[in-house]
Amino acid sequence: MNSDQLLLSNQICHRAYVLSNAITRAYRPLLNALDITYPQYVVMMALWEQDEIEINQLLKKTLIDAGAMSLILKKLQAKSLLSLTASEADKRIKVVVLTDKGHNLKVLALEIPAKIKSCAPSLTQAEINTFKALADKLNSDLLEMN
Amino acid sequence: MNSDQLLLSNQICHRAYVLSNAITRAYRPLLNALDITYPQYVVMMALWEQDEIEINQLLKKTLIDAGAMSLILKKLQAKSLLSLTASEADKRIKVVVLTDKGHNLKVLALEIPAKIKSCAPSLTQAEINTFKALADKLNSDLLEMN
DNA sequence: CTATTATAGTTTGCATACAAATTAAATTAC
DNA sequence: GTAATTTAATTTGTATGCAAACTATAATAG
Repeated sequence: MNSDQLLLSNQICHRAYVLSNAITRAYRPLLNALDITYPQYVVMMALWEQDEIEINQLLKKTLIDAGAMSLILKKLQAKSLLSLTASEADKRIKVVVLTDKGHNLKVLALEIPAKIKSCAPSLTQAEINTFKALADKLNSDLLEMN
Repeated sequence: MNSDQLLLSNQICHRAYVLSNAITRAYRPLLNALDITYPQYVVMMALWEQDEIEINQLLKKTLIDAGAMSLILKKLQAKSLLSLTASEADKRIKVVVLTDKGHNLKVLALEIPAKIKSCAPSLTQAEINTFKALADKLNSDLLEMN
């Protein structure tokens, strides 16, 4: 076994770890203006895409942990961005619905993607697409492990 | 402003977020055998690469947050994997030194990279290299923001 | 030489990430 | 039709990630 494989510079994992933290850090000042955190923003993006969705579906869409999601939804509800209502047909199920305030927040959010893109000036659009495709491939491999 | 840019499927950030979590999840069962967490593993890899290093340097190498590093080092010390000694020349500086146990743990760790690689069977070596290069480019862009 | 500033680490408070235990409701088994 | 199982979501405990405040020591200024 080659010891080189334990070098930090050879690790995909460390790159992904650093990248994920760096991205969250880049979003923070922009999201502060909306008074939400990055995971909360992920939930809001999912809801702007599809409103009146079951928590269950929201979990699949965002791949956020269920325990974390409970707290995140509680906080977004406390900020009056969404409401939670139990389904009549199946009382175990809760449906998430955006409030007007939650809908309107999207207007502010629309400014964000362009600002974020400017944080990575040295990547071409083709490189960004390649990166997305490879990340998807990796994610789909890793998802199948479970 | 195009609303499509807020779609989760168009976000690099969400991919990186999901990927980082998925990778940490993939490592967890392997690292449980070593009785360390993923960030603790990053610190150990850095130390296997260069022992007797100042905390300061360890921070630059791993890009772990200083506050988090304090706790991580405390835990690794509690597990007798390393020791911390104040520098004589400058009492502010602390030097991290692996114990024998810390050194020996590397033998078990050497098994990990191959096992992790098998978690991503659908990526070719070329694709892995491309991914690393693009992640580095992104990280270096994001690093310059601060 | 004393006051100011800078540096190295630690501590604190908040927000996840996640496994495991728990609660409540619905479904299946027999 | 009741027990056992499954499903949906919450709660709990541990380990970060991070900003901000804080402590201790060192270097600089005047």
